[in-house]
Amino acid sequence: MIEALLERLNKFHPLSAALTERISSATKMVTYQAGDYILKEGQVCNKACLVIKGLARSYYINEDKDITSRFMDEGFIITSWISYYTQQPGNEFIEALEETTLACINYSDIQKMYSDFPEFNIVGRKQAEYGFFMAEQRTQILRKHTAEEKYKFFLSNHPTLLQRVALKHIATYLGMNEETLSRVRSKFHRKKV
Amino acid sequence: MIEALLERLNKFHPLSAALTERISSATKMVTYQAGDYILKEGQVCNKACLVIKGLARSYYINEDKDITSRFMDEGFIITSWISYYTQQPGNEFIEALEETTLACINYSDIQKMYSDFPEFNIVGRKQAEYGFFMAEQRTQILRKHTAEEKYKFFLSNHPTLLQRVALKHIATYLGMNEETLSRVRSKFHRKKV
DNA sequence: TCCGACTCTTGACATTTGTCAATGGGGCTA
DNA sequence: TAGCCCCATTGACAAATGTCAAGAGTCGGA
Repeated sequence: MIEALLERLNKFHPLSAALTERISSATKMVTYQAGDYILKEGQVCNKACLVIKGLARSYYINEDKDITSRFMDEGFIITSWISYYTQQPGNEFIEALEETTLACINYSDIQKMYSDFPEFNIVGRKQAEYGFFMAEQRTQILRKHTAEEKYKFFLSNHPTLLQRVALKHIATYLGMNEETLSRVRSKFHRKKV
Repeated sequence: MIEALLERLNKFHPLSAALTERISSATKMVTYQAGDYILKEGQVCNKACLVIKGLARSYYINEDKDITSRFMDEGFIITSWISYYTQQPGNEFIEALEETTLACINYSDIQKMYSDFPEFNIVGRKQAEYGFFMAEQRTQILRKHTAEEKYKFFLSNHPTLLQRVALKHIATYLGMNEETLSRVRSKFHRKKV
């Protein structure tokens, strides 16, 4: 299973044998059941994990409401970015939505790899650039004005998630409430027929 | 003026003398007048620039509407991230709002520095992480439901920008229209008195 | 100085979205 | 199977926001 992680990192930059060995020994495989917490609010996010199999969502609480911030399925990196970056307690929860297997490396191990293997910074840089790229895309969805535009954008960007995620979570991800999403969907699908 | 750039990068990671020299020779200072375009839609963003003095905004066109995506003032890095990262033509315009002086390095020079000076990847990684962090914050504003919440969030995050930016641009940045922002402001300021 | 362009504000009204409440269906367990 | 919980949908109504139009203020150029 670690092969999936190595392959992913290799795509960013070819890994030397020594670095490959180091990554392999630092990586811990963890499996969460649907409903388990991978991270809770108030904790420092001290790891970064590749999703090998399964699906998770991150969310935060704003005025008693649960707001979904990201969905992370196979091939995505799970981390609570603000907390990971600052190493301060964050406001995000991360929850497994399905049985989810992760390949995880500790923050401190990652930092040691950065200093012991300078080329690992290339991998880290490219991963951060990619994450930034995705964050920009998420932001563009939310500046769209109507609920229908947002839903269409979601459909085209995440065609498979619709089947796997509760609609109420998609609604908060898109910055609208559950009923509005439901109405958009029924209107939208009537149109198509 | 290049000192400001070197100081900024030094904060991410101490730069060797050789790297400092290389950065200095690769950096070009450019000054734009208010209203000038730093980048246009359809161009590949082939540079990254530190704002030494001034203010710029990036925006894109969505259904004939001009949507502001970021404001970049002193100390911020200007680049059209998606286009820079993919090296494909992007959909963003970047426009100087005031007379703006930039310290710019070409994409290809940056890539050469990554390979010639491995430790420069540390700088690049930290810069990308920081950019990611900022993007997450921008996204959280937009998931707030009411216009007033968004405006208050903007005020607390960007207290100085209000004086320097046209309100219509702040409105599109917050995903609302100009009139709504105007009403929120008059209601909000009445409350405070 | 005057004019025009632009920005911001305000009003009236239409549309969209949120809120609250009720309903039905699916899946789970006793 | 019955009962329960959770999810999604729908209706009625309230609240927020968008649209269109008008007008006041500012600034710069002719």
